[in-house]
Amino acid sequence: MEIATGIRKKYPVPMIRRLPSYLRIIKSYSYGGIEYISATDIANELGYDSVKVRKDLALTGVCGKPRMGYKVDELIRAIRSIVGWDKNSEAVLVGTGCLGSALLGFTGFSRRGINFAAAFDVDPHKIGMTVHGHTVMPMRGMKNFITERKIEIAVLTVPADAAQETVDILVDAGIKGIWNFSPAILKVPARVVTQNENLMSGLAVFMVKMATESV
Amino acid sequence: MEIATGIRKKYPVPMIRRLPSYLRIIKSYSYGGIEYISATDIANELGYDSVKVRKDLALTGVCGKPRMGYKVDELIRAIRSIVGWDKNSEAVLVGTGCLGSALLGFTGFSRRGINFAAAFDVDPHKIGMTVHGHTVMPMRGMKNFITERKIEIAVLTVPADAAQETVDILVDAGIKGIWNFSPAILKVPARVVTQNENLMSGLAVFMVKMATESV
DNA sequence: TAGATTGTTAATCGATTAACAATC
DNA sequence: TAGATTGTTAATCGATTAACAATC
Repeated sequence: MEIATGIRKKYPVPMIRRLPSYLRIIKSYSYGGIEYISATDIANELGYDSVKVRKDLALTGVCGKPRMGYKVDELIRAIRSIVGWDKNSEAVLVGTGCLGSALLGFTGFSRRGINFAAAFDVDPHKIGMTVHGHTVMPMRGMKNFITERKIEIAVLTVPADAAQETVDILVDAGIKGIWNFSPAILKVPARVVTQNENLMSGLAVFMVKMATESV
Repeated sequence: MEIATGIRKKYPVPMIRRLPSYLRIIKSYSYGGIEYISATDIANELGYDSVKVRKDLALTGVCGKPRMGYKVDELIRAIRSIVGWDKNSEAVLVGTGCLGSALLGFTGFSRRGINFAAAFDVDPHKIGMTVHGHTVMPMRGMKNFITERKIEIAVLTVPADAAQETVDILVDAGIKGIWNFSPAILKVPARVVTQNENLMSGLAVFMVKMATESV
């Protein structure tokens, strides 16, 4: 069950993207006091093919029992371990605009082990304000804060034209990963992980679907 | 150049997801007064393989000139047409929590032809409040509003446990597509398009990347 | 012309789906 | 036992990448 020391499995990205949905359903079974869940159960809830789910679950390393399914709490533990939601890490949020504020107020992060240690903004008017319990701090102090507290994760919600200069500071401060909500493509050294969330990609797919559907 | 009547091309989803990034770069060339852009230019900006970009651009129907590249304004027009950002449509937003409010304040939608005709919420305390210029209206009036104004698009930012009941009202009102930001999987008739944005999928991929990188 | 670029055809890669044996 | 389910192996599908001819 535990991850072999040194060796780390390579999980397919599409599978990783599905894990949170699986987890959500498995947890609802857990809350309902149900001990076992089958790949078919999950597939039905999500409208997926059950073979796909079974293959994904196989990759988690959890073994199922024929006729029974998979042990709910084993799956929960395994998935949370893969996606790193079983341990706490501190993060900074940079850019307290609409989206940044929304993310600060989102309770889902702390439940997944991501805690905002600080929020930063350039706007002098925002400094000192409290956004969902987090005091906005001046960008000036960001580098030292990150370095001293050894923060590894930054959530980037600044406008596109401020993205790269902000990233340079983050990288300089020793950040390990940047979750980027700006549309800008970031230039970072190879050791720094970036993950781009592009809201507009989703909108594009949605609009194309709508157009094709209505033929 | 124009879309053949009746026949509509089927675009690959990964290609559609890349179009907004392409558009952003091409537009920056346009603002800079540059008339032509090559697939290599775009690929370099985004860190993509240039062949992939060229193939995507071929699918838009725009022809490039060897040694010159593609005409910037032709590409802009073609991409905007494919993703439906060249015409206006009205939308309602349901659920004015953190994320809903953030989306209401996001100027990018109107620039892409999506205009919020109204925002709805169940919370009586929120009714009448103005969020980024939009007055919050009671859920009670939503069905009639959508039907009368012939609104086709709904942006769903309600909590997971309220999602399905809200969707039932939307479907009943004749909505054509639902852009779903709740983690719930929606049950809708086949004629209704849904597009799920799952923030947690992105977080999962990010965390796995971080873990694999730091080996 | 030389060289940069487009555009097409073939090869590779990876994910999904199908088929089926194994298990309780 | 019968039947539902797991898990594995093979087949299919689609996207990316490679190779190369065509163009200006």
